[in-house]
Amino acid sequence: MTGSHRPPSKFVAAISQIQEMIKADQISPGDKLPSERELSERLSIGRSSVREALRALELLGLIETRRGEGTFLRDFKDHHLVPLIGAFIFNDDQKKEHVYDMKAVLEMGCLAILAGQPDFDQKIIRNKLDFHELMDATGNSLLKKIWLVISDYAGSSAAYDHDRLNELIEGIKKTNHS
Amino acid sequence: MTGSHRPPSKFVAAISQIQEMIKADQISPGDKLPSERELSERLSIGRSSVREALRALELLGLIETRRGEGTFLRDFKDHHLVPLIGAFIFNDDQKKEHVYDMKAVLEMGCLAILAGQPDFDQKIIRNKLDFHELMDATGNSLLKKIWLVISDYAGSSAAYDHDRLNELIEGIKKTNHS
DNA sequence: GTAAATCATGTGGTCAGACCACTTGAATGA
DNA sequence: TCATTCAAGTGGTCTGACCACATGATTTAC
Repeated sequence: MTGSHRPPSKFVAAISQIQEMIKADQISPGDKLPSERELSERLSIGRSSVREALRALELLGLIETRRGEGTFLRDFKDHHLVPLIGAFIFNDDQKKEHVYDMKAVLEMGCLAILAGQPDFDQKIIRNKLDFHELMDATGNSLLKKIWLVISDYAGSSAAYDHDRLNELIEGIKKTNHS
Repeated sequence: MTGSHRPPSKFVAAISQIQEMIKADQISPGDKLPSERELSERLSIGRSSVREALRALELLGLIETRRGEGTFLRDFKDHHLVPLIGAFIFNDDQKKEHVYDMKAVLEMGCLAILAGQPDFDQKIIRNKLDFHELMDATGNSLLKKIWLVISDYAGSSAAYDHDRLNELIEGIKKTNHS
């Protein structure tokens, strides 16, 4: 018996290899990847397997294909990848409450992160709880991406509970000064 | 002129159709999907396109394929797709910090939610900051799912800053009792 | 009769080759 | 010079062919 781990399927291997290739060849977002046929040759696998890998990556929003032109590495700096995680995660439970709470959690976290910065108060006041700005201020693009996704699902009801938020801010300050 | 919307590629269409089929035929997690060849016939598209769709779904962790047996609908429990996306996230920037912070945000949020519950202290103590338990305690499955995903990325370094967490807990309590 | 070996069938995994549709840019013509 | 045409490259799709593997029925040996 022994694990006898069957080697990963070609298409999974292809995904890894393509990733490596991107790194090795220093392909940047927007750049063109080798053609499917060339990838097929370089990786010594059939074009169909290459395609299966590329299609999967495309579905993940990591690459973009343009017929007649080629395959391009996508710039996922602008939330392309997270929505997918979102759609996936949301698939079965659409509990609105959960989404709302989730949003609140992220916003609270945003404030908590900012609390560690010197001009915390000014930021809060200046931006008047505009989390688009505040999220940017944290410098954490992942946090912002996920927040954007959640906000999308939460809708723009934006019925902020300012009292609650102010409480949180107070609490954070205390925590910070302790 | 005009959008001249190119119809979605077959494999994208296949994904939708397969998902509809799953719904229509009431295929539950664990059940077997029609074979690739049958899908090819029923959807009137080539097997390669069917495979591209299935491979993508597999990468997303929505289905599972077993050679010689068939393709099976998967339960969301195993978020097996995530490591892959992670590889790409990290490949780009050094976003590890972001992920780590993100995790902290979620855990803090978890505690904040629990803080509203009567037996807050007991729970914390009883579970000794085992967030698997604590996340469940919130009843917010969305929060937990995302946390699971993020935790996966964050790796098991698990170098928890307990002092920091304790501070947070204190802050939350204060906030709560204000 | 029972247990083991064999075989047929069905399934995913992979490949190669063939077209098609589309884009681009060079070659050609007016 | 500018418009047309054409060749080459690329993704999109299909088909048919194998292979590797799993399963269950069939056959065989005991």
